[in-house]
Amino acid sequence: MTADKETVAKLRAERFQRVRDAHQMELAEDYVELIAELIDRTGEARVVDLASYLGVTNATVNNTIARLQRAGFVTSKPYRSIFLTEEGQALAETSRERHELVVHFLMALGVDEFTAEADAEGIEHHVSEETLQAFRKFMAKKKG
Amino acid sequence: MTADKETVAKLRAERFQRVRDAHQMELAEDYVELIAELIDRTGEARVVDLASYLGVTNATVNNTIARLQRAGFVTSKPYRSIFLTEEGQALAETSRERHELVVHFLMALGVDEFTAEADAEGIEHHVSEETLQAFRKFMAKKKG
DNA sequence: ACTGATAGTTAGTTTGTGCTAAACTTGTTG
DNA sequence: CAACAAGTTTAGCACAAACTAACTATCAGT
Ligand SMILES: [Mn+2]
Ligand SMILES: [Mn+2]
Ligand SMILES: [Mn+2]
Ligand SMILES: [Mn+2]
Repeated sequence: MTADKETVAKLRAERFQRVRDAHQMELAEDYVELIAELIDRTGEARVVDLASYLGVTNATVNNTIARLQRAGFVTSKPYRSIFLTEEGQALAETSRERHELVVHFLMALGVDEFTAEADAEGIEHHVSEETLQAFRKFMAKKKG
Repeated sequence: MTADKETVAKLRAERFQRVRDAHQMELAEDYVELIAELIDRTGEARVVDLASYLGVTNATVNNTIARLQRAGFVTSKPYRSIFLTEEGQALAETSRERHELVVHFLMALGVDEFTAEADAEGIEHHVSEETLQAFRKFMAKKKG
């Protein structure tokens, strides 16, 4: 009853495809999350600030913002600061929540805050809803 | 004593840079891990098999193998199957161990095997040694 | 030994993500 | 109000990772 080779391969291939898809969304998620944070904290999201927080050049931010605008997550007009669309705000909000959850989970496991923040920045894009639920359950049990 | 804006930005930027670096290594890790597995199970690693397990075309595998050869992880000769260098074998081994650890950890947390395997495929590339240690500790406590 | 099926390669394209350098706006301030 | 600094945009480059389509090599079975 062990599945044949083709079926095994197809299953594996779907996993890799899912990771590639997650990477497609990854930049969008980190950008909108950061844009929301900057607007919240300073009133506006500027290209220079995004660039310095992301560790890339202004030109790179510009390119990416253009793509995110095409994708419907942000709006921007020449020489003006950047805003989130409804869709962008929704994505920012769920990304922020998931980010925090991953950080808190890692810290509950005993990882120090600095490392938790660093690892979460990558991990957050690859956790399914089921795994997030397991994270929540662990933290609830710990506290309770 | 709250750090100034530039310092905060620099810290954040380093985190994002680390994620970008991890993504650079990601394909290499998944490829050598799979090549090692195929050699182990079937005696050789062929382009078609890699392609079907990864869910990409033969042409894509070919390109990537060329790049991995340039990077020193594999050797390949035209129309012959693919081999790992010493360095490639070492990377395959550490990648395999880390992959398994992440899967087992997620399952120990209560995530089902299917989801654990799927999530691990992405997560594995973003866990620091410290976080892996926390995973090990959790599993030891659970068992003990 | 041929030949057809299977496997591998090559060429050319697309998209994403980064870079530098140069040009251009905007807004402040002397 | 003119000059300057700060910020933004554009142009042009490079590389990785995917694709399709066309070509070439290998190897088993007749
Ligand atoms: Mn995040
Ligand atoms: Mn992130
Ligand atoms: Mn990733
Ligand atoms: Mn992986």
